[in-house]
Amino acid sequence: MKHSYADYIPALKAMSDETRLRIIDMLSCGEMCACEILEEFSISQSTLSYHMKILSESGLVNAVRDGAWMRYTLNKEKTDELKTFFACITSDKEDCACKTYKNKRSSSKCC
Amino acid sequence: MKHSYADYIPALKAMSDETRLRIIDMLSCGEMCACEILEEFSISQSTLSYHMKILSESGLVNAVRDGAWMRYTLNKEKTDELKTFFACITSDKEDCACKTYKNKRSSSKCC
DNA sequence: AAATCACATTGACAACTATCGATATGTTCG
DNA sequence: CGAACATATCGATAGTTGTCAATGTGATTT
Repeated sequence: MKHSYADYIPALKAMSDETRLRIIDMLSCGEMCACEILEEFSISQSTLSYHMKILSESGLVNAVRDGAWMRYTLNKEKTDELKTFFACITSDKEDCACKTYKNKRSSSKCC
Repeated sequence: MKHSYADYIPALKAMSDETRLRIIDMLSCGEMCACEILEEFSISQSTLSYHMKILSESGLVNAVRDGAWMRYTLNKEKTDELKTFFACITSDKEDCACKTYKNKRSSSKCC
């Protein structure tokens, strides 16, 4: 399975911020709306909106408008995809790019 | 198991860059030295050194000096830890902070 | 000891990020 | 319709990031 590293960068960037990580955790048990999330932080409403946009655009979080509210849920497909990707790049595998380096290495000494 | 979100930020930040993601993938099949890694990129030596420092300090990568060379390997303990953390914050769980929000919600309407 | 090789550090800089207050947009309710 | 509420966008700003060339440091070789 071919994956492009760049495809995962937005989700990984989205996860590399403590506020957003906490939001992901909050959403792991179910749906929450923006104002509920906001209550748990001491950040401004505009800042939360900024973070929610990053989370939505990364695909990690589904955003659905419900009247005046926004309802957020975790996108399990995306988190599973990310899990798979992470498992893939951190484990030895047959079709891995690094096999090329290994072959190179076996035929010539390091550096 | 209590986890502090902040503990995982350095590793997640380290992973949210395409160059570093490729390096992690390269190391997933085994050890490589800096000059070998450098060959696969069109970046300067100082830039690679900068990235390797971020990867080492995040704990994702072990750096060992071997004479004039630096030998890098993936830290499987750390990647496993990150896998566990990721699984944890993306799945429903008993001791989760979001249970609090749920309780709040069930006793009062949203917002 | 001097030259060379492998890697790290520094200083500079452009690009990006997180944050806020202010303001705009869209929704609901009286 | 107009007020109040929920969220988004804008402009400003301080801090962070990725990059390079130049230089420093430590190891190896001659």
